[in-house]
Amino acid sequence: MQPWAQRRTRAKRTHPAQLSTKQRSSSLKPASEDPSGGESQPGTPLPVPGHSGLSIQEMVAMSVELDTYAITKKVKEVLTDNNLGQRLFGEDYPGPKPWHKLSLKGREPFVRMQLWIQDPHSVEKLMDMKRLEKKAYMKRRLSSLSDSHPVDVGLVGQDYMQGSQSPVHQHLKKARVVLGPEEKEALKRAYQQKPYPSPKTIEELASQLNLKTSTVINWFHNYRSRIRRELFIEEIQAAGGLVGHGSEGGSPSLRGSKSGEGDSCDGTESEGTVETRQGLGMGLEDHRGACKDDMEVDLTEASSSGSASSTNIPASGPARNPRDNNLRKKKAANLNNIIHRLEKAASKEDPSEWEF
DNA sequence: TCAGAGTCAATACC
DNA sequence: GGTATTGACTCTGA
Repeated sequence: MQPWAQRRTRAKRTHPAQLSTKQRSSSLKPASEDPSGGESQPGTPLPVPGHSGLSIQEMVAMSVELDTYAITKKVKEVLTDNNLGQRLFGEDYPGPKPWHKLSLKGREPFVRMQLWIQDPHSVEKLMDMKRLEKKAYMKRRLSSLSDSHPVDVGLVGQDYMQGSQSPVHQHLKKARVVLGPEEKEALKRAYQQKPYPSPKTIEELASQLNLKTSTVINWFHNYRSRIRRELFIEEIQAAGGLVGHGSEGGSPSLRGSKSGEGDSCDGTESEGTVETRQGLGMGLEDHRGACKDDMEVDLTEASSSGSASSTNIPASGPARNPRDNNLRKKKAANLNNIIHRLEKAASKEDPSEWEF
């Protein structure tokens, strides 16, 4: 990410195609054309290289002082307004420094950006690039799919990509993987022990469960995301409803946690977690150290029931039903993982050693 | 390269 | 048929 870039909320992201005609007409062009561009308007307009016959280098040498901050800000605005990624925009632009501190070489990107801002077709060009990239991606997927599925075996269900209406695409439909209850349970147990498994663990999980590694990766991504969302919703509800709900006398995790115990990442390691090696016969190991390394992951039922009871946050409790109880276990594992990382970070004096 | 956020769409369930 | 669940994906930032 470039220094001038900021996070933006995807929910608010609006594709130009979704804008009104008026909005489109104002957004599908560089911001410099916007008469209200006012205060952040970058400095003196530059001659366009193609039109002026000057090279970038010549322009750099000739150009008057540019407001580097305003230019980078303006570029970012235009990209954001038009739903264009910075990766597309370009190369590795340096963080804005005052013009007089920049070398000729250092000034060059800003001259380029200035030109880009001035170019009325800059956004369209980027949009075209975006389309081409998407096309290329489709092509790659298409060839990889036809490699793995010479015939239409397994290609049922949805159109792989939305909007792909060509006959070829209609044929290339990807089967949805539906995980069985045992697989899900195993993955959940693995998650309870280690919400962030290493590639090695993922591979082992995949082979043990007879799944693709990408499926396992996706599952962990989705599961973390959904657990987090549930937690968030729950917290919102708790904050808006019962004050102090669920944490009477302070957080149980903070009261009961002790990072030294078991040296587990999520605090779920307990007796029976490592020792038991049955069921799926998991013996997943990775000794790359500390929290980021892989603890052995046990997928057996025994450890699953045991892990919850040993979490820093009591995962079992007066849940209304088994499903609630499961949810509590999941959330406890997630929270304990976060807590453990924070504690670990806090115990290190040198901030450079902090791991998050 | 990885993880988070958001989204799509197949599937399951009522 | 409507809704919920969930695997897969894109885009983005770090």
